[in-house]
Amino acid sequence: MTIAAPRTASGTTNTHDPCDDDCGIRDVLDRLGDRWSVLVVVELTKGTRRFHELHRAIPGISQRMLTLTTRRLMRDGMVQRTVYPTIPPQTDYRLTTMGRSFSAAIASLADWSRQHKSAIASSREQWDADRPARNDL
Amino acid sequence: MTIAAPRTASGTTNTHDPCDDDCGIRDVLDRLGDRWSVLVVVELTKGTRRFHELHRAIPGISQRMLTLTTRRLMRDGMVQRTVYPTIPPQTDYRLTTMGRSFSAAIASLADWSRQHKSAIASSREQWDADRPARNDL
DNA sequence: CTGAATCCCCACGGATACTG
DNA sequence: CAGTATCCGTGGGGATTCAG
Repeated sequence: MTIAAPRTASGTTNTHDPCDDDCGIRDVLDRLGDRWSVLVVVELTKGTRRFHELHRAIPGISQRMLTLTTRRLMRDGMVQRTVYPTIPPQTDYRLTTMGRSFSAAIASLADWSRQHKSAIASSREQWDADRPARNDL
Repeated sequence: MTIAAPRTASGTTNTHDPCDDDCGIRDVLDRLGDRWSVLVVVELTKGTRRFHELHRAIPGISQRMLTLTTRRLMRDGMVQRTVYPTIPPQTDYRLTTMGRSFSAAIASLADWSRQHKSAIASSREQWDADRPARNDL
């Protein structure tokens, strides 16, 4: 997502530091935000994967985005890359200790998601049925 | 984010259904993905809030995005809105039961985020220091 | 005070072609 | 195999204005 720092420096003088609420969460949210990071992490939870293995395991991801996603996860210290200078080349991706810790954190969220999937879906249906004409959100 | 369903129907016949991994998580990820949903939910965890209270509590959010975010959260059944037809008008936002459940789920993620904030930051510094010329990711 | 409507920028990300 | 480079469409979201 690449959230630029709050630009206007909050004109209304806030009594409590907003950083108490969101600061720090941003770092994680920026990873969850893009389309692929979580999927890559989940796939790597199953074990070490090569580039094309990740590519096959994650339907729809382009080579470009797989490269960008792994790079960003490496930068955040979630993923470790090992290159074997063979011919043809081989590179292994695996979760770091922090990466596994992160995957555990999102696993609970995934559980919640599965448990409430139908409830969310029905809530949306209800909403959409009640206002068919509106094209907001 | 509005993730379109996996388009190519996985040309390479995958042995295991990719939907086992991501399906269902998407619904939640689409909420976490945007810049503001989580912040709004976290703020509402503290209690019922009026529109301008949310606006002040969440630095940087525009009126437009606050409206869109609350609407989407309402559609997902996370937030309930109460309008008092006074003059000037007053509207209260509060979490539903599912909304509170959701906030509990992301609370653990927020904890993880705070605990690893410095580790992530230092990892990024390390990365950026090692390759100053690269402008990827 | 609580929005709705409009304009518009730009970052995310897909498609494609090229390289070691 | 494992990327890199380039072009380009789409939509998320900021700024601003109008309305009840």
